[in-house]
Amino acid sequence: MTLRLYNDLTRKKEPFVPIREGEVAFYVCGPTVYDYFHIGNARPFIVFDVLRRYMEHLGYRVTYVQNFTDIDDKMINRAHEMGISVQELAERFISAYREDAEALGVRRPTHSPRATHHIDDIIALIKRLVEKKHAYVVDGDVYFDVQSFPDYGKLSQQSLEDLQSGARVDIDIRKKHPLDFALWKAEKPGEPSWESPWGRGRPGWHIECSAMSTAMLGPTLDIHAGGSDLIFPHHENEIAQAEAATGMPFVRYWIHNGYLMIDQEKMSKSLGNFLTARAARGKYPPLAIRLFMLSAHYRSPINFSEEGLLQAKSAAERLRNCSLELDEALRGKTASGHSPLVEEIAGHRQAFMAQMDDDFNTAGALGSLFETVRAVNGHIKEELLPSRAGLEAARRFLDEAEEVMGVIKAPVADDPDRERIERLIAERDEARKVKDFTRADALRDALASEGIILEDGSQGTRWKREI
RNA sequence: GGCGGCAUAGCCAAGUGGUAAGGCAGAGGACUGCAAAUCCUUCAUCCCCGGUUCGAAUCCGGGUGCCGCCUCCA
Repeated sequence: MTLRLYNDLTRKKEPFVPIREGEVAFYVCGPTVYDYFHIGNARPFIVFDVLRRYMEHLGYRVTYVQNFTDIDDKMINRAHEMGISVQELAERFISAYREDAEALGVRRPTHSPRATHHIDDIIALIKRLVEKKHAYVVDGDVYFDVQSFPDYGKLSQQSLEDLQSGARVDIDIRKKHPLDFALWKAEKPGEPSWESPWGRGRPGWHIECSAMSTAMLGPTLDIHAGGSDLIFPHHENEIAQAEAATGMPFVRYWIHNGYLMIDQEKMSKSLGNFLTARAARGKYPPLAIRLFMLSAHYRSPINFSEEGLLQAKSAAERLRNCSLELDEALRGKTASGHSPLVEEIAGHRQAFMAQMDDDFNTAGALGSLFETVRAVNGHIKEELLPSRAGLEAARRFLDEAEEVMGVIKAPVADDPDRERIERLIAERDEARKVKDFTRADALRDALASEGIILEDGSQGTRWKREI
């Protein structure tokens, strides 16, 4: 089986073939660090992190680059509002980003370049575009000349005319074409600026991604990903800038995730209908948030709702319970020799991989994972001793799935309250022995209110925390 | 106006020509002091109309409804 990905450039699923065998140059548009990111922004971060993990699992060496936009209009305005420098603002929200991303199980990118650390790369790229007559200078601003790039619109499948006719852009008479966009913006008083061949100024938004991605990954990337709302104009512009400058294809596979909706509307900062990732992870377990994001195909819209998150939470608990159950069974007595469970697990694992290979169908893959759960639970419940080989096969597959999706294990951390909890459980067991169920249930309820769940089994009482 | 997406059980959702995965919730049963967890059983003909086909949720045509991009936006 080979991995196939839907490529927005060709509008087809295509076998994934990297430029350099065994390696993947992968770029994802990162956040503008002027505020906390919301749960809609979190979708690409989580979903593409899983794609990265899956590719690593397949054995690819993935160089995963996700930028921080730390200079633009929003940064400047917010810094003014807050009475701090743009740089301070950036530092603050880069740390916030990292805390939230880590809490959501998103792995650190290989590189996290910041626009302000790559001004030289950006200037060099603009210079090249000016030299090649793909850009022109007006009063210290530099604009990209869209009419000089015949392929403009190839990603969004729109001609210049189409784009222009629906455009809601203010006409700027200094521009040759209304869709020409700023590569460099001349300095304004009170704004951060850098020296350049066109005078002091700062980079436009689109240029940073072209400059940093090619600087770190070479002229042609294997994968460039981001939200669908970036297709036009951001990614279209990135293509124009990079290809006009290098004359080489910029990206082989363009991948875009669907929106996160709320009340049938796209969640977005400007609509004000957002929930920050920070608030969301205070309200719902990260495992549930991840499972929720992976429960639909990455290109479909997904509706954020209380009910949806609670469903995901219950489902995540089922996965976690199975994993705990499996560990316990492995610590106990087991039978040697063959068991059909081994083959059954192998089948589910194969299905899981096939789903992931098919344009990264996480929802389908989760189906196989849950079928594994049922098989394992059923096997453990049987009267006979569970099969060592079967349990081990299951453990290996669950670990593998966990490595890729990160939806099974709750964060472990030794529980600081362990002694106290176990003392209370012992007390409850005493009460149960003498049939003082009122007292036993009161103790159980007290623990439950702290999020501690008790399970009475034939081997005694077990406890676990809510996920 | 241009471009694109979606419509599958109470809810979420996979499936894109061969007779409907999975999850959540519900019902019945097993287990339990009661729960919890778990297991077993049960729960849909795929928005509408027409067509192609031996056969369609899946293809084609026509509707209806919802969403998005064309401005900053993941």
